[in-house]
Amino acid sequence: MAQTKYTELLKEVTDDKEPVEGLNFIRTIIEEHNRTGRFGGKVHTRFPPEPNGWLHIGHACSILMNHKIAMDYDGIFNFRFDDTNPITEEESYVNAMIEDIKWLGVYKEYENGSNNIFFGSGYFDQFYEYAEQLVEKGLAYVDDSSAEEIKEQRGSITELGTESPYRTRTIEENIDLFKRMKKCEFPNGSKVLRAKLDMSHPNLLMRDPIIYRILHTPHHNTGDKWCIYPMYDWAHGLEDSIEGITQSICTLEFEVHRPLYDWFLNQLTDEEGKPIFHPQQIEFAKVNLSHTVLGKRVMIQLVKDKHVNGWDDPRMLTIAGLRRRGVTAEALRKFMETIGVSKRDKIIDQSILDYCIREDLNNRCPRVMSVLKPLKVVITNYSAEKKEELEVQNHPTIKEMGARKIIFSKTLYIEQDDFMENPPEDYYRLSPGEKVRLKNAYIIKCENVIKDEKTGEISELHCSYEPRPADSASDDSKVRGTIHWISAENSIIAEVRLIDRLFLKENPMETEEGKVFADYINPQSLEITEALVESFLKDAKLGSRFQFERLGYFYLEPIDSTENNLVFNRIISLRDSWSKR
RNA sequence: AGCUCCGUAGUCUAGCGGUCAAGGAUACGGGACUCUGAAUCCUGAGACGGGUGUUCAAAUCACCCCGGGGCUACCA
Repeated sequence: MAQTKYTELLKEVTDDKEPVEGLNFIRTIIEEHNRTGRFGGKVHTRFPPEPNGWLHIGHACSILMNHKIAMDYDGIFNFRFDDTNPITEEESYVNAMIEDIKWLGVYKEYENGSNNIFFGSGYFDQFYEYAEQLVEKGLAYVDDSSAEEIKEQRGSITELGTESPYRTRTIEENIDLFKRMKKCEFPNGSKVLRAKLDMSHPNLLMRDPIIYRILHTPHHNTGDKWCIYPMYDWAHGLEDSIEGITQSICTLEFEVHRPLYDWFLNQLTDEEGKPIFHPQQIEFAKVNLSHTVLGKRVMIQLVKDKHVNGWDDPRMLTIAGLRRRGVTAEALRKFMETIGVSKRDKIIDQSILDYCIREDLNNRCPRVMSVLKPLKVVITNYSAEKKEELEVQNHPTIKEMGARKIIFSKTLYIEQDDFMENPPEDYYRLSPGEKVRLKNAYIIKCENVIKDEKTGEISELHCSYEPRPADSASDDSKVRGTIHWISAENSIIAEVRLIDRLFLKENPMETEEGKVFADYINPQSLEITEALVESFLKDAKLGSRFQFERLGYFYLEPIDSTENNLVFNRIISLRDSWSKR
């Protein structure tokens, strides 16, 4: 488990300066920065989403990674809203994202009352001043060209660009025009501020990129104060610089933006004429997962077309969906560390996520018994009046989780799948004439199978039980199978939502002729059913998690559960090496 | 096509010229153990995209080829 040894490894690094194994490429770069003293040994990371959608598991990995890197180096992590486009952004997304990062455990309040949540819009004044500086230096100009004309001027990947006719305006004229842009004297689209770079640069982004555009639109944070708004490339590096970000970690598609990021920062100076703080942008490959979709547009479609019940549907791999399903932030952290980070395009198999979720839940969930598809069992040699309380451990190995009492009586229910009339050789649950152990209770033997006269379906089983304690060491009737059960007296009915992966196809976006991604939706991704659960669960705390023995891990859903209708989400099934055969 | 990034088992990742007939995780096969066909523990099979060169020595360096991604929004 190389990934978990970072802290140890890092200690070694600071002592002797030899390169270390097991560091991902980002940490290797950071080590190099620290070695050369580029940032004075400081590490300050950030995650800068635009508040125009929902955060998903890929974002979660990035957030958690940025956070962990900062923490491992005794550094700082900022969460920053990159809110420079008032047209697409909404306050509701801001609030949803804040909820997500609090749940992830990366929100921090400082002693002076501030916290680690920032807004790009908080720096609008500074952005403007820097832009004026660029104009004064003759490095930016106001362009009256239309959007179409600018597009035309930009050329293409095979054609060089052409210079705008407004490119040669004097500095004085540009300053005047830019100030008037700020004062809202011009309509939308009539003017932009452009950097004066190189219209024949092979990187299209360097062909006089737009810095400011006119948008007479109120902003969720700054209200009506501005009618010019900065473009991403202008704002982003400045935000990082202002906050003192050392490593600005982003996804691969921003790789081509790095030259621009660097160029802007290299042109600007502070009051003393010194270059402003210059973070290092580092790009990594975003996380893709098998059997799901994470693209914003595609997820929107799932919601709009009602394939799922909203953004926080537990089948969605949004942070809200994962949280509602019952997955813990700790499991996501484990997942992030397990998959690592690189620059290769990847589709991570969802079984790796499943594993991380199970591993996390295994040690934190008490066991209970529940029967999803009940089959009635009558114990023929047990008195109808008799009831027995049996004490059972809540966890097979963690004794601290304590014990509880369950009731054994004449009428019981077992899982339909745990009985087969004509079983294959290697089936070791219950079948006619065979014995099976009831978990935490007695061994029973199937004496008789009762069927519905009309339908021929099995309606109940008549079994005898062996009245000695089932855990008796002298038990020579060695039975191979142990199944779960619940007695009528000890059970209540609850709603159970069996959640499965949303798509049957590994990569739903790779569609076959004439199909769309939605055609690959798993029709059984959500199965709602009633189940018998141990009656003490009616007093369980909402939001608690349990392992229903042999079935999976379940989450007492806090939003939809009511006093008379408990709702349990199956977070993840147990690993099952039997049904795969 | 131009620029650019990437290519290690089914999947994810380590590797920084010899200690690599390539390590770990997951998935998969076999077995042990077990009052969860879980967990745990053994164990097996499985990869350097291809070529040429540099070198005593190449997964690691160079070049070429092949394959994949990104870039032509007044989005981020």
